[in-house]
Amino acid sequence: MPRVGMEPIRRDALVKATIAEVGRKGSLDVTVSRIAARAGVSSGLAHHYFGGKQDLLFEAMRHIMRTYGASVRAEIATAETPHARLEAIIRASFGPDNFAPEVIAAWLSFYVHAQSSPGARRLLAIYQSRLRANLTQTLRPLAGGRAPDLAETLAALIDGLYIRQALGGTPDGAGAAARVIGLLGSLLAAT
Amino acid sequence: MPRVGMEPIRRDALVKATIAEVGRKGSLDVTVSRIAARAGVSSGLAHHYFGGKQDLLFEAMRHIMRTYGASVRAEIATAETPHARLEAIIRASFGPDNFAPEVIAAWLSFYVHAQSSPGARRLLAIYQSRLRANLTQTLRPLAGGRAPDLAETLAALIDGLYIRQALGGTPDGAGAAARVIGLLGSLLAAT
DNA sequence: CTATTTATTGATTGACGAGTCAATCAAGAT
DNA sequence: ATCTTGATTGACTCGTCAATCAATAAATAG
Repeated sequence: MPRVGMEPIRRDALVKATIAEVGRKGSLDVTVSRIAARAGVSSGLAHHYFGGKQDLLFEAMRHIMRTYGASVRAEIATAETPHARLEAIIRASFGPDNFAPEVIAAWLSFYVHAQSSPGARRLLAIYQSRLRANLTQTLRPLAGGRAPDLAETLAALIDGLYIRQALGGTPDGAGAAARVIGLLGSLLAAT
Repeated sequence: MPRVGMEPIRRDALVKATIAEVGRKGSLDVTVSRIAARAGVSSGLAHHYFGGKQDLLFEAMRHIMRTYGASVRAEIATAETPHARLEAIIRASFGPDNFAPEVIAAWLSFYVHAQSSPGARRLLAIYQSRLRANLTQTLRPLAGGRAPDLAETLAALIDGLYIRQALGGTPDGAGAAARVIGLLGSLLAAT
């Protein structure tokens, strides 16, 4: 029983179903039919709206990235000092929207996919640069010339905690954030 | 022209070809035929010696892990003090045998695969525990009760540098090792 | 009241790839 | 000389899936 104006609803449902399926399986090796079934539609419709599996996967990746970006912006908005701003970025990175098992597993799958897909690689690069710039800029008043180096270390630690969480059980976002913040303290204390 | 006693040679060639193919593609989505071709044999022979694709992939993963373990042991053997031992572990992690583009990409693919394959997960868990135990034990005389926590941070940073390198170009093992060692210094300096 | 557009399905096609198998060939063994 | 065992190939089978397509149905436009 076709209703007009379904496109945005279907697209959204399919993107979310893609993240869920990829996240549960921990691999991009999921069938369009399964994704469509989870979204409550037929496989044909998924192709109708997205063109092909690659496009659907790409949109799902974009959705994860956009959600992450939004989290960071939301947290940063409430921070006044540079130190608070750093903590905001870190807390956002491990907030419940991003640091959830399915999302982590999907993120990792897309990350690996970026090795062989130029589009995915570009998308990832954009968000990595943005994070680096954010961290560097905020670290500048606190660490001066060491800012770029510290930013790199923080970013690597965040990625490391993500990839480790992908194999672990229930995520401990607060613990992970505390670890990065603690490290930040040590790094700023050192000359 | 069949020669007797080929099994170990073929097995080794196939395992190495698997790592190369997986590493180049950045994905486990490689055909047995391609792997076999790279090893200079037919696909049938790969099945003959390994049973199936899964087994071949597993052996390739095991090979990467074993190589890593051997590197660590070799580096540690030359270290006298706890601090030197820590540096040895870190240097081994970023040594040329392990921190090479194909190996990094293959490692990451296997890491992701461990999310859905119990066997791969077990294998990875073994090496992760071993690294953690190694780091903790060596950190104990330097950091006391903070040792387990610091070990976790170091391990996460190492993984983070690996995953980041998977997308980067030419690996800079020395730079990565210096970063971890520098971090270690800051962490030990802080109370 | 037609015509067009949008939504939707599921059957079908075509490609690809893992795994199997029978056949072949060379080395030792008896 | 014959037998057995290990090495090796490539054709074939079978299942899976992405993508296509024709058919259908509702909504809306003319």
